[in-house]
Amino acid sequence: MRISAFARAAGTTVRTIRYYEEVGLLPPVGDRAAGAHRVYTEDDVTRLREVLRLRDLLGLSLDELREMGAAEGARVALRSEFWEPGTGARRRKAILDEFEAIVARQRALLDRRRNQLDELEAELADRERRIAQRRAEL
Amino acid sequence: MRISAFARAAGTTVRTIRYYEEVGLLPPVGDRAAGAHRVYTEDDVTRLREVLRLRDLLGLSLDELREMGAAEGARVALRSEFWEPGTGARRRKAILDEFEAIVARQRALLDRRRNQLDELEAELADRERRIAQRRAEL
DNA sequence: TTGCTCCTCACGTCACGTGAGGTGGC
DNA sequence: TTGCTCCTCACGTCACGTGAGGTGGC
Repeated sequence: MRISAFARAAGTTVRTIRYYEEVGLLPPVGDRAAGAHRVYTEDDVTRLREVLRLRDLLGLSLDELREMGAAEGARVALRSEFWEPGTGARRRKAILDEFEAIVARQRALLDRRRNQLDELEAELADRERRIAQRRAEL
Repeated sequence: MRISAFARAAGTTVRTIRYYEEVGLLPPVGDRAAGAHRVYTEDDVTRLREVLRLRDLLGLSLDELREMGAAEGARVALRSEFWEPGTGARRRKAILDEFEAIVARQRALLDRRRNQLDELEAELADRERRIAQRRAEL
């Protein structure tokens, strides 16, 4: 699929995709002749949606997303290294540890976010209650 | 309290406060001589924290926050109009309707956000499960 | 061949960050 | 009087938006 279909499928803009590639958050589309069209797969959609979700829901900057290992280059590289026949059990375990640490950090941020949402919800409920009370007083 | 204490109390920066005043999201501090210090109250802290929370948790732009009626000038003006003795019951009801509509919009955004967090959590749980499985296979 | 989509600059914008240089209050 | 905090420009930055002008594939 080409870039505009890719952007629509992932729920973002063409410009954002080119920008993410420029700053290294998305890997450059493999061996593309200068000026040639970028081509993407369904897997790319899944991965980009994931990155966008972390950005929007956890409020992470692009730098933080890169540190998080959300950078697709790094993730894909680790994943394929894991599956290479030459990779020993010790190295495989280290890779799993790294993935697990990333998931744990994301979960910690998510839990904080959820608590903040709970607080906001409590306040909205409180406001609704006060409005209803004023209304009853009229 | 002065601006740096205000910024600390509200959980933001001095620059952000001055910027919000500049773009009209915070009301200019009343009758301040050119170059004089800005002075804030505890109530200002409460209101600014609220604005920051909507910005961070719901991902609203400053324009959207203004439209939301989160702009402190508009909110405070409506609230004091409500309590003025000269305000009739019909007008009071209209003000309550407006506040209620704002709360309803915020709740709708909050619910969407919570659903998205649930989706993200499900995916994190799934990833943890897959990592545990790979680990067991080693 | 003709649209349509893509490409690369490159400048604009939003929401601030970060000094530069100067003034005000305990 | 001396620090410390505040003030106002004003330029920098991050994460894109938005054309300008040109090329590529069905």
